[in-house]
Order: sequence, then C-alpha cells, then structure tokens
Amino acid sequence: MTAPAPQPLFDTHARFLALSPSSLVFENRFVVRFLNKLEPEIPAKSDYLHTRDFLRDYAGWETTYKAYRIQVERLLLWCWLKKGSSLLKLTREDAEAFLGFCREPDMEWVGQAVRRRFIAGEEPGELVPNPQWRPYESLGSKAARKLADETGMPRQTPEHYKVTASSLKQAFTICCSFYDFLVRQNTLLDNPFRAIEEPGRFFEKRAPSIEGKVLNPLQWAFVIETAEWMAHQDAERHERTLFVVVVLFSLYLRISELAGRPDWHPTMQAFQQDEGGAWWYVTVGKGGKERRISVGSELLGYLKRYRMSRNLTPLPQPGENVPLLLKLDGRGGLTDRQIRNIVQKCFDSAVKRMQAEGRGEREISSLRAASTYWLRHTSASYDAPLRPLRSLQVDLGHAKASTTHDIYYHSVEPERTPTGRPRRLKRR
DNA sequence: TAGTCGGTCGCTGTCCTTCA
DNA sequence: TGAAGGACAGCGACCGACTA
Repeated sequence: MTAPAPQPLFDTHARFLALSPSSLVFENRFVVRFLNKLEPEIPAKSDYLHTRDFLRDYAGWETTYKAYRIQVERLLLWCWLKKGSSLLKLTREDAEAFLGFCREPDMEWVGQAVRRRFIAGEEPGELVPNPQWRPYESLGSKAARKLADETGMPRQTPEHYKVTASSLKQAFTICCSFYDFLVRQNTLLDNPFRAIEEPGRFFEKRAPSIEGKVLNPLQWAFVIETAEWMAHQDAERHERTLFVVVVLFSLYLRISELAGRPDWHPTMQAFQQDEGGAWWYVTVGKGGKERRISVGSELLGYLKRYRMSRNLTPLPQPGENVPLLLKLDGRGGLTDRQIRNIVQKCFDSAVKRMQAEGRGEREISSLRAASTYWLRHTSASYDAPLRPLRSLQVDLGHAKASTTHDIYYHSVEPERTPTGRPRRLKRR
C-alpha cells in the first residue's frame, strides 16, 4: 500500500505555534484564506480565537503547550472538516464521536512520517503549508522498523492506525480542559466532554508497568560487553560510549539527568565525595529537583577509566569545572539526542554480535526496541529484590514510594533475578 | 560527500498533584 | 486511598546547516 496522495483537505490550517500569545491572529495569509473559506457557514475565526485564548494559558510550559496545541487543533479540524460546524455547537454525541475518531482516525488523516506543518515558500521568510503534513502520524514499532532496515525489506505501511490508550486519555483530558475553559469564560453553559458517561470505556485503565522494557540478563551482558569491545576498538570515540552506558545503568538515570537541562549543565563536579569518603552523583531530575545518587565502587572504576582516556586525574577534584561529557571535536556538553545516538549505536552493535554468535531471534528481538530508558528500568528491576524500597525510591528520584513499588516491586519476574541483582555489571 | 549537530514535530509514557 | 487530571519527559523521525 502506497502512502496516500496529499489531500487538499489539509492545504491550510490554523498554525497556533506560530502565534505568540501577544501576537496578532490571522497573520499568515494561508490561515486567513482557510478561515475565510469556512465562513460564513462556520464561524471559524471565532473558534480560532477561542482556541488561541485557551492555548495562551499554557504558553509558559513548552511541552504542555505542544501537547495541548496538537489535541485542540485536531478537535478544531474535526469540527470544521468532518462535522461541518463550530466547536461551540459540539454535543455529547459529537464529543463521543470525536473520541472514537481519535482512537481510529481516517487513514487520510494519518501520515507515515513526522512532517513540518509549514515549509519555506518562494518569498523570503514566507511559510507555506506542507502538503505532506497530517494531523496524526503512525510510525509503527521500532523493532519492526529496525528488522526491516537490517534485512533490506521495505517498511510495512499499516492499513489501520489505532492510538494507544495513553494518547486517547490525554486527548480526552485536554478536550475536557478546553471546554471547562469555555464554560469559565461564559462562552458555553455546559462541557460536552464532561457529559460523557463512563469516559474510561474509551481508554482501558492499565497499572503502570515496565513489561517489555527491560533487557534480559543475556541482552544486558551483550550490551555491556559490546560497549567494552567498542572502547577497545576505538578508545577515542567509544570510551565515552562505555561510560555513558555504564553510568545510565548504574545510577538509574533519566537521559536529562546526564545530558543536563537549560539551567543545569553537568560537569565532573557532579561526582562528589562526602566527608566519610563515599561518592555521590548529584544531578537535577524531573521537575528541576536536585537528587543525590550513591556511586558504587564498580562505577568508580569506569569513571577512572573514562577520565584517564581524557587525560584527567583518575577521580574528580573539588572545583573541577570540566564538562562531564565531550563532543568528539572536544567541545563541551552533549545533548540528550546525542547521548541517545551513542547508546543506540551500542545497542545496534550488540544485536549484530548476538546474530554473529548464532543467537536466536527470540533472544534478540526485544533488544531492537530498546532505548536509553530501558537501562534505567533494567537496572532498577534487577535491584528491586535486593534493595529496600525506600533506598531504591530515593535513588530513582521518585517523590512517592508507591510509584517505585507499583512499577518495580510488582513487575519483577523471577527469571530476571535468578540470584537477585548482581552488583557486578558484567554477568555472562 | 559523509558525518555531526540542532530545530522541529508528534506519539507515548512517567509521575506528581488534586479531588472525591 | 484510589482515580482522575495535568505537567512534563523520552523518544524517533525528517530535514537543513555546517564542516572536515
């Protein structure tokens, strides 16, 4: 099945992101033309203004703003293009129909790759609608894409697309919030999404789970051995790879806790020794909260190895303001994406080494889907049977013990921990 | 020309806060 | 106390600029 030809349906649409909260609306002539085309049958300009006013409240939180813009934009396009009326005329039945559409949108609304909404036009600085853009995207599973790339087979184009329960729940939450806003503004009397009985039937509840996101002991053994082998083959490039893999695993780090944040750039000072001689990794975690993670002796060995490859003293000195990770050209600091790429190359090499050793597809397949976050899940799930809940909770940076308990103490499978977590990184 | 890097985008999941 | 709501992060992809 080939990708659907660009539809005129989406030749123009409201581009909320381009509008800062203080800017004038309708500044893009394509948006103006689109809205004018809908008038007077649909009060599109009024709908557009209400939507922009709602989004304005979230302008200070970039990731939240992005999520909200995506969902209300879909709602707006669905009202206009599928229902043919204003979003202010939405009934409970319409709201249910929209959720149903969100769960399984028409394939002409679904793209096979993420595209920019607008691309450069002929005039300098002009933005024109990207005909390849679609409101929904379906990329398929990572493991399937990787396997297709390895075998040289074309990637499968899905004939149907269903969003996950998580995404659908987010769509519902945001639409509820949008109509609550319209009610507070005295624009509407009722919220049609609040009128839906048992909205949970649209998205089945699921306990938090790391199932399928943990490397089994054999896969982890291949990953760490591959990282060491890569470091041996090309120390200049891959001592860094080895250190990144080991530190993400050993300290249960989220990628941002190694890459840094806009207001925090990790240096060697992140490794600190207390008065008792114990070492800690001090980072800034989710929500901008500082946390200290205990550093084991084995990780210290890898830290020394990595530092010596950079011609530094074996252990960090007080006040040493050297970036923790360097780009290949020696410039300081790696972005989260660069770290992901480094880890992904290691995973890819581990898959090849498993194949070369004649390992079966069943042993290999889930490693294709692995990402940096799997190292955090893997390490924590190996450690859960061996460490007190409170201790693991603090190192993971969870505010509530129930989060740690629900994720790691409910989901540990016996086969993952035949003898509990080895404090040794290498297990094979 | 190939590799690196960063901007942008949308999907999915995590996890904290609020509320009944 | 559990569910719902909501903020936020991780991730993979495309694409263009830059550079060795």
